[in-house]
Amino acid sequence: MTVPDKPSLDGLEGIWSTRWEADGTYRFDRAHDRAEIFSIDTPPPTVSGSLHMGSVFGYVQTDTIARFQRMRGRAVFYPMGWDDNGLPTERRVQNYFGVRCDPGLPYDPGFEAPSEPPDPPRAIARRNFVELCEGLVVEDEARFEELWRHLGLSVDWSLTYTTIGKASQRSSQRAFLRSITRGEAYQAEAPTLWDVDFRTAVAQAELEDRELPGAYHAVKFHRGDGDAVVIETTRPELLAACVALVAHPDDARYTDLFGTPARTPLFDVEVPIVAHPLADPEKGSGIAMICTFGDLTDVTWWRELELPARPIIDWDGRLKPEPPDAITDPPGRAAYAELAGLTIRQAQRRIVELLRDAGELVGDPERITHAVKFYEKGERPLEIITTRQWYLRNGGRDPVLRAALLASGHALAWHPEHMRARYDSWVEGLNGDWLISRQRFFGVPFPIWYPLDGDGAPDWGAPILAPEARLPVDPSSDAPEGYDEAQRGQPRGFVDDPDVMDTWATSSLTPQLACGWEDDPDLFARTFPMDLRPQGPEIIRTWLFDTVVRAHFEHDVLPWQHVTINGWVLDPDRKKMSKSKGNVITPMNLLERYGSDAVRYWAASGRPGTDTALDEGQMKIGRRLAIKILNASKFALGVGGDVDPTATGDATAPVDRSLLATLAGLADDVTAAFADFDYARALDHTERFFWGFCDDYLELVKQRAYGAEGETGDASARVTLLAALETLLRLFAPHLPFVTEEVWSWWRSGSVHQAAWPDAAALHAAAVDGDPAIVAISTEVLGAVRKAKTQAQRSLRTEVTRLVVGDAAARLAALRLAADDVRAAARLTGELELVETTDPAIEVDLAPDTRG
RNA sequence: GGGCGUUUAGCUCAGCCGGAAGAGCGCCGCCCUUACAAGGCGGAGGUCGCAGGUUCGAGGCCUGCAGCGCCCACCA
Repeated sequence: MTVPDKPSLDGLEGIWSTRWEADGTYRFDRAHDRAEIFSIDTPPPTVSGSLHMGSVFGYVQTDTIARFQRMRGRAVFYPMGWDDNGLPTERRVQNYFGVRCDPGLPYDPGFEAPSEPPDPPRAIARRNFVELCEGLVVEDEARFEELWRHLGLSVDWSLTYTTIGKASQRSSQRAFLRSITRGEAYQAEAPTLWDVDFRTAVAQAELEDRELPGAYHAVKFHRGDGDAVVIETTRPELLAACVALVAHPDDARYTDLFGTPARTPLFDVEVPIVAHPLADPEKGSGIAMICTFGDLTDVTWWRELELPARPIIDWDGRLKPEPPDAITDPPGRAAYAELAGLTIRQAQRRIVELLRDAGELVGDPERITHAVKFYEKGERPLEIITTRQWYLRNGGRDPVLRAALLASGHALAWHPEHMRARYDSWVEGLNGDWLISRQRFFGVPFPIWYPLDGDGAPDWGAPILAPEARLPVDPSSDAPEGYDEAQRGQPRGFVDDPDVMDTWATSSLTPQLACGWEDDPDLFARTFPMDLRPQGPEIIRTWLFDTVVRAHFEHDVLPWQHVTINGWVLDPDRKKMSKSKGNVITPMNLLERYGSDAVRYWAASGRPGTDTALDEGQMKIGRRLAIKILNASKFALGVGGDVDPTATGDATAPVDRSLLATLAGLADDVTAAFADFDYARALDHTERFFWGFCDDYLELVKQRAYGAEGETGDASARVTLLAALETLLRLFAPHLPFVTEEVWSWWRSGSVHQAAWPDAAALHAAAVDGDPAIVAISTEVLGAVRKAKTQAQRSLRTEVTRLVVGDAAARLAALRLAADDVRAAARLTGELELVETTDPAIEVDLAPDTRG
């Protein structure tokens, strides 16, 4: 046994993380049955950025659960994944190197990244771009791994996967091909939400609303009789795309007009006036123009009323160069020419001028603020553009599937329970299938080609699928079966599908990726379906839901039994942390300042699913707790010597058995809390007990443990001290892995993290007939003595000349069993008088003050 | 508009099944106590958001309202 003279927390992270790696402490041992394994579907962090305290928060909470399950005897399957696939990485590479991807350029094998980012960015070939992405993510991943190791995550680093890696590409492509075969994936040309800056379609799950200033413009439409119908619109620039006017069927102001034509101002195009219940009589003038497409309601009207399409917005967010065919009137074509090529903002400004000059605008625009749909990573409002895309069914237009997925959500065990409501409201609100194709570059390509006819036109309806044995394929450089590369782009040849999959189309397969689906059937059988999915609340609609969908299709099973949803980290002003607010503190900085155990203490104090303020005060407390563990351990080991902590048969003194009984109760509580995934409650119980143990029990038995009362009592105190210490270290180990391992290493063999979780039943047995009341009343008396000394402004060493305790008979009997320890701890030199009374009171007489 | 959560000491938060309001920080005071002065001991400090109700008894239950946060929604 080697106890340092001056125990310290400094440097424990480096020492122990290195040791754990060398010893394989957290290595998954697959030689267990499924029931003995606990598998965790860890969220793969997005590596193209920096880790923030929000990540630390959630990952620590999960790690405590992993450690508990490991000590409880499960073989814990705890891999880390890196999410390096997708748009965030593209953006980082663009900024970092000053490049942009131009798929039209040929690959340059000798390309080297510019040393300084050029402005404007340099255009490079797709393959060069992807290579830059692949290079940069490797660096990022190394940095992330270092932080996670420093934080003490008990991940098995030999199991790491990446979402852009070959295995992930293979699984993503395989799952997609099977979904085509089963009819779950399909291609359609349809109006889709489109980000004009990223130039890609986006899915419903990636939308967010933002409040934006706008204005109602009252615009006159003309009727044959010379009257005008005034509509109000926030999007006057779409006037040329107008296909109809619509009002509510019951709106008396317009019932006479239904079925009659009107003509657009400026462009003089005839449009019908139609009725539809979605038109809101309360809004504006009660009659609206339907365009191709101003919002999703336009799409609904267009579809349900079977209206023509008249698109004018191009994929780059500018008005198309040529007007719709419907504009035939020369002045109308001239008006459109004023707008062609302008951005949407420019076009809006210009058309308002034209309308005003033509006298078609009624009054001044009325300023309003309204919610507008954005891509969550985007900068300009989304447009709706008709494009050909791949979709995966998700219940958005299939009530049977939707009901099945809702049932899946209910079969899952949610922690906390109420988070299920978010899943329900998302699934119930789905308004279409999942759009999985993206017009981007760094992602998993669709393993698809299209045959070209004699004129070189693709047959979209007859895609050529890659065979599973060839996966992963890159259709932009691999040729399909039965074709030669030379036939690419030639009549009767083929073209590749140029799109990549939505990053969630890969991430939704993390259970399959981690568990070795098809690649390692033995591992898969032992780990899938998984036990736990931990994640944040903001990706219930994406990651969680999509994963349920994929597992439903591919395996007809829930991908996991339990899901834990962590809370947000708020800054001390209770605002959500974000970079733009400049309130991000780097995790490594805090880890170095307070120590990993202290930061973990803060994270593990946050209740499951509860938003928690970033509170350095909590970290200070955590640090103090860790230091206290060092010092209390040093004391216990100093007096306990080489006593075997498992020899609890020597614990014969009633006070000691009392302590063991309380400790057994603690083990019950902590085990129950952890089994219910409530790591915070577990920590709270252990911590509370530990401080009481230090302040009261240690003081109570200190003299006896030093050997002041003969050998029997001495041995009883020592074994109890060490048994309690040993148990407390194990109870703290999931939360404070470094300090507990450090102390464990002073006197025990192996790692505390591979030690067995405390056995409450064994502790109850060791306590025999231990009565918790003995420690309780002794503590109370000791407290009263301290209070008397403190209030007299005397040292705690001051002798007590007389101590009178008035209480009920049963409590006095309990106290009598601890009388010697109480005397010693109180420094009582005179009488201890026990007086039976119904009015409890404690009276303390101190020795005279002999100070100056 | 619908839903979920939340509201307890100056601050950050506990409070399990309804049974005498808690912790830490901060503040004030004291104590060098042979584990710990980067410590220890003690003290002050609360109308448990508001209004009703159930109950012998409510911070926990019921109803309504309000503030805050979030989720969802076809927002011209």
